[in-house]
Amino acid sequence: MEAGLRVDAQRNRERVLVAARTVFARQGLEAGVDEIAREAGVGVGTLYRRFPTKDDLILAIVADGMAVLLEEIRAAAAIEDPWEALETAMLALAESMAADRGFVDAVREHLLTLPAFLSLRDRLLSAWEPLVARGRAAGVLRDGIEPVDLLLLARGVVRMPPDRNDVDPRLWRRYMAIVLDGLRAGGAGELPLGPPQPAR
Amino acid sequence: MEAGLRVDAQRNRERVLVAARTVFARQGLEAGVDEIAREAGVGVGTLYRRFPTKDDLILAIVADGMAVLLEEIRAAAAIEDPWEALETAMLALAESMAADRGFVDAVREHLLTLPAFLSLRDRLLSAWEPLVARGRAAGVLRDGIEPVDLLLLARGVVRMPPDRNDVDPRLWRRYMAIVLDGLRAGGAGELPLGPPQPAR
DNA sequence: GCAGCGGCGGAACGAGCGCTCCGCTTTCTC
DNA sequence: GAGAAAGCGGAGCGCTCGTTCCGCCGCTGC
Repeated sequence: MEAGLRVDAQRNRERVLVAARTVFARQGLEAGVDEIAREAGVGVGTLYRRFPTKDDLILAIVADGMAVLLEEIRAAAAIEDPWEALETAMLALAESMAADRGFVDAVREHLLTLPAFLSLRDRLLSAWEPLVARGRAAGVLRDGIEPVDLLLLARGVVRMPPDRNDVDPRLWRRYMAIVLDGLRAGGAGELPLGPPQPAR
Repeated sequence: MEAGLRVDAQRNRERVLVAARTVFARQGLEAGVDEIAREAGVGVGTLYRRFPTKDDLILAIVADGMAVLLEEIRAAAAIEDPWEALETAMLALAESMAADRGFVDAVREHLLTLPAFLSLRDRLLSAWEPLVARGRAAGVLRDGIEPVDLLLLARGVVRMPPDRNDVDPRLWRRYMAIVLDGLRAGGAGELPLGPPQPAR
């Protein structure tokens, strides 16, 4: 809801957002701007008046999805068992990427590199803090794991299955199970290297 | 060494291969054909006479790299301890992808989808068979793991770190340690779903 | 109901890609 | 050494993108 817009402009803005959400989810961020405009039933000019750059549009969409995801992570943090809380949050993060190809792309290409997306990334990492702290305190989470590690692990897991149509879209769960086992504190030795530094 | 070529053509063919290896390793498969030709000191026409398609060039390069990798995996298979053998092979696979961005791209976009690369993929998966069988028999490898799972896991792990210049290029080892622990047989439960079917 | 301005659509532009084409050069054969 | 054949370079084609531009349309406020 942007104030001061004519009613038709307001309506078109909304249509573009809906269309972008659909198309990005289906095809990832490489989807063409023309296709989004077609899906929205508007011209590309209209789209560009509201979102001067494709990245601006992506930011709007990703910010929306992020709000939902943050809520899920906060809900997971309310679970009593520290490990179950972590597991639930990891599955929510992975699920939101698996269900939305645009979100996966955004994590690698935008969240992790573009300054404009910095605050989104920070909010996501902050949401993980209490979960990680609690898991560490309870001795269920492997030593040395930081929120950013979980973000990178989840993204990597979601992208593991080949993206062919004949592959079960839930296959990432197979690999998530392996990673989650590897994340549990146990006989495992110390991890090599530290977590990556945040982008400047 | 292609027979029946004029000596200058032979020399240029070799130069193109060397240049392609360098450029693909540095920039991944999205690197432009023009850049390879420039690096090789030839025109694009020359390149295209020898390799009618960019994919033909990629195939030649990847086949070379694959030969080296297969040798390393076979060497790992000779290690007595079954788990150490698996671990060594996984590290070799990941290392060859980490050192060569073109190789990572090839695994996802070509090895796993294009029919022309089918025999390369089959050879890679076959090389894993004895390692996996031995690990299973010895009870050190988690139940249900297939060679293709290891390929997908290794590729996913290599791509986990953000690809920024200020990130330690060995960071993938951090995540590989987690995955390897998850792959060990242990108290862990059964994996959900089966391995993906091969591309038709 | 009308003036005027915000909004509209989509043709077109420029950059980047894989790839082709063709006039010229180099090598090979005898 | 000369003729033929093979090879060469790189301008340019056709395509796909993100983005811009501009003549027309239709809300809005009076």
